[in-house]
Amino acid sequence: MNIKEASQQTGVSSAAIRYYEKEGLIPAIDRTEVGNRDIDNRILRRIRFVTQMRSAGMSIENLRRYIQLFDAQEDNTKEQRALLQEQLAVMEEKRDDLQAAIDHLNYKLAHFDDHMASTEAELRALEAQHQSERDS
Amino acid sequence: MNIKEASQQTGVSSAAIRYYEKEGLIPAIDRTEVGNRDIDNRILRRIRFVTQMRSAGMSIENLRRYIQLFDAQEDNTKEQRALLQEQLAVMEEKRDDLQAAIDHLNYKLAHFDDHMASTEAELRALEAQHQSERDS
DNA sequence: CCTTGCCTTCAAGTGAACTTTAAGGGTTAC
DNA sequence: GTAACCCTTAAAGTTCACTTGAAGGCAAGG
Repeated sequence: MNIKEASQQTGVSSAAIRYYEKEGLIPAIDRTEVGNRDIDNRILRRIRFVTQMRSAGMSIENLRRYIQLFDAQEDNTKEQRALLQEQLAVMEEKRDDLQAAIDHLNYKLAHFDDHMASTEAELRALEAQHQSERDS
Repeated sequence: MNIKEASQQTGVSSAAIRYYEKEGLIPAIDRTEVGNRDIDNRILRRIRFVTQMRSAGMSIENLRRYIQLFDAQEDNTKEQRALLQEQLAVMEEKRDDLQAAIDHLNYKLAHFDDHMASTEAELRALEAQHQSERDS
């Protein structure tokens, strides 16, 4: 499959696929006899994985470190494990922030039809709610 | 409280606080007689809220739209409700991507001490797992 | 043979979200 | 009075993650 088709299948631009390859986020792609990229399902899966992680907010730099670790043939060291755990902690915090924001929005939507003069009262109520969740 | 103290309390730089005010992400801040910002707890809460949403991946632009809606004194329209729901959908997708990535990492960590030549086998296993979650 | 449409590399450009710099003002401490 | 810190605005600079442009190659169609 050429890069155009890969782009259509993944929703990632051709230029971005080339960029991801250059940055080491996806493996080096095989070439045809004339030098064009020939993309297989393995690469497609990798592109989708990168998209997912990027959408989840992981930086290119951290993603590269993570993927190099994941691809490593050598023995896994304590250092590598620490990197994974560090990434995990960052992502869990992000997820929790996101969940809090989602709660916020859901609360707003639930009370959307009420007349509500006081935005501040709502904010305080939500904060109290999140606080008590954290306390428990 | 002056901007420096607010910066220390929130972990947001003074320049970023000014930027957020200029962009309408936090309300206009009261000034002292000489024109310096005088930041109260209400503003502090707003700064923390912005930080949380930004960390969760919401853009300045969407955050501004959301906050203006939230602060609106006027009647809430269908359009406003639609905006909230749109934001909610974006954030839920982000959260789910994040959760999938966290699962990925946890799987990797759980199998860290195993010898594992095949990274690809892992990727396939995870994808199958997520697929079955989606199917269920 | 030349246009269309794919591809290539490399370099420069872009938009978002800040950060840094410049130029200046007010208040307290020596 | 001048140095040390705080503050102000406006504008320019920086970083990230791409996007766009330039210049060219290969293959099919009219």
